[in-house]
Amino acid sequence: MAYWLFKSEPFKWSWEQQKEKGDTGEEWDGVRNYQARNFMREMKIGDQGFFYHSNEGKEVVGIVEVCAEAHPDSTTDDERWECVDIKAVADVPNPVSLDTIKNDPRLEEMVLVKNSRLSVQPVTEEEWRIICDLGGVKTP
DNA sequence: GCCAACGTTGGC
DNA sequence: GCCAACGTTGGC
Repeated sequence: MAYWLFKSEPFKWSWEQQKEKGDTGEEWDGVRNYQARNFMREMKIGDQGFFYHSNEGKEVVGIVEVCAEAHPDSTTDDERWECVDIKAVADVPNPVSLDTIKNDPRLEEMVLVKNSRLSVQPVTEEEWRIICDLGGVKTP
């Protein structure tokens, strides 16, 4: 099981919109970055991810799950770009802000801190646990 | 709204 | 294959 972080500007695609899609999920399309695409290719069904609001909010607001592995991005004819489908799983009761993450020495190595521009990122199991803890997410 | 950091493009 | 110019992202 791997962990990821999906970043989106709420104006473009928000957590609320993601939740409306329910269990069907929705394509995480529009990614035009090789690094991000490569991470999506590594994803497996059932992988968990954080949903992060950039620009507005700048906080982890939800938990998502990969429900379809990488396939061609339907928003372009360009064969280079692929995407996965993700579905909303749970809210983060206490959204974890970028500020909180930056101020926690245990999280200073996070990609979110070191390479803030990457829109799809890997998250380590330890980082996952810490952020779930900070956010009040109940983990089994 | 500004600007730093990063990625991509294209001329050589 | 290098690097300058340009475009985009995202924090502030």
